[in-house]
Amino acid sequence: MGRGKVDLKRIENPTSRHVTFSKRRNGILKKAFELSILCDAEVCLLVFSATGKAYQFASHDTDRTIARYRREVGLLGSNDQYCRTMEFWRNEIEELERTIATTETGLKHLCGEDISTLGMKELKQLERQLKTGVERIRSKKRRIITEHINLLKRKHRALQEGNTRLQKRLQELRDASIGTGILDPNPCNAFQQRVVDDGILH
Amino acid sequence: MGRGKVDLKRIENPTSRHVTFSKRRNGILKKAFELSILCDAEVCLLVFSATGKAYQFASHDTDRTIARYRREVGLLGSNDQYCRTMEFWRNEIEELERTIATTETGLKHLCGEDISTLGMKELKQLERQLKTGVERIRSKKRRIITEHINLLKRKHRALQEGNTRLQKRLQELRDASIGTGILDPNPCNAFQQRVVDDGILH
DNA sequence: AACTATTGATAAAA
DNA sequence: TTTTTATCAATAGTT
Repeated sequence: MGRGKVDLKRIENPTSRHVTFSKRRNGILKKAFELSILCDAEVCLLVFSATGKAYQFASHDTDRTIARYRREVGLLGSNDQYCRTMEFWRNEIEELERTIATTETGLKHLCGEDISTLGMKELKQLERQLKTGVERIRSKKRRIITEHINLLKRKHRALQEGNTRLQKRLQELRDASIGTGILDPNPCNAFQQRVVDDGILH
Repeated sequence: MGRGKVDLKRIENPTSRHVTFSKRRNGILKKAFELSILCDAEVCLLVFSATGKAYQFASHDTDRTIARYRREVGLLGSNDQYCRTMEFWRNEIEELERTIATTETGLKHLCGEDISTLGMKELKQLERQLKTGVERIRSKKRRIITEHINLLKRKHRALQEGNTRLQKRLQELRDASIGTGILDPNPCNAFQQRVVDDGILH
């Protein structure tokens, strides 16, 4: 239906996929409603979008229909609700554990561990990946150092200016009090700069 | 769709109702399937005919989808054993998910991704880790290459020995049949070595 | 179950 | 998202 046929596979264009989801979701919810009315059927439809948003239709009551499903369909094969729940959770956990295993293997490979089974091709790819990583990290380090140096330069400049101002002021005071003997004749050395190193480079 | 509009109310004619149920049930099951494929959605459809027969479609797993529905939609504040068991499993899963997040972060960092929040210290450590990894991988590569070269050398030596043996034998035959004119007077060039390259270095 | 005339759903565009 | 419009798909009534 529409301006052209569409083949049965995930729509890759995200906008188009969302629009289609919106329309077809409304469509199937309407169909579910019509089926329940026209044919006196008990219908429950649960839909989760790819982004996780939930939609539902239930002709009677969602929980009631689910319970009925469990009674009529769930009794085939395994004899215990508990067992199936257990199995469900075990599957979920196994899937997560598989993900962890995969990720950790990747991590170890990048650290040069457990690479005894790898072939030349994989090793080359790993090396390329590592080189990219090193380069990115060095680049980031350079940026941090540059920023730090610039900060120090600014501080340095500010201190220099302050120093100059103070010297000037001292000179003025000295000029104004020549012969009174109040001031030290050579006070310039009293001001020493100190650049604070906060340790970021170590 | 069809030869005429239909009112949205229970079809009174039983035959007609059953036929319509059969057609529309297939239709909506197809729609559910298409929605899940086209839009990458999680869909679960439960249908009970007026006579009690059950039909269902689930893009992923009926129990999984129902569980998800219960979590996201059915925010039941019930407090029974079921809930505590749920909570237990949920905790298990959350812990695994935390592990995955941590590991994946580490993996990304090693690839030089998502490092904008890292400080100098972490960056240095990362770089050291990467250098170690690169060194180990290079070492492994060297070992593979060395082994391969040794293999080739052994093959080479074996071929040379075979060649020598054959030449000696030929010479013997020639010596034994001088003047008969049976053998080519210069057969040495008939044996050429060929080292097979199995492509491991490419 | 198979056949079509019709209505319904929706893809593309706005 | 919603509307519009051109097309394709579903299906009501019939055989």
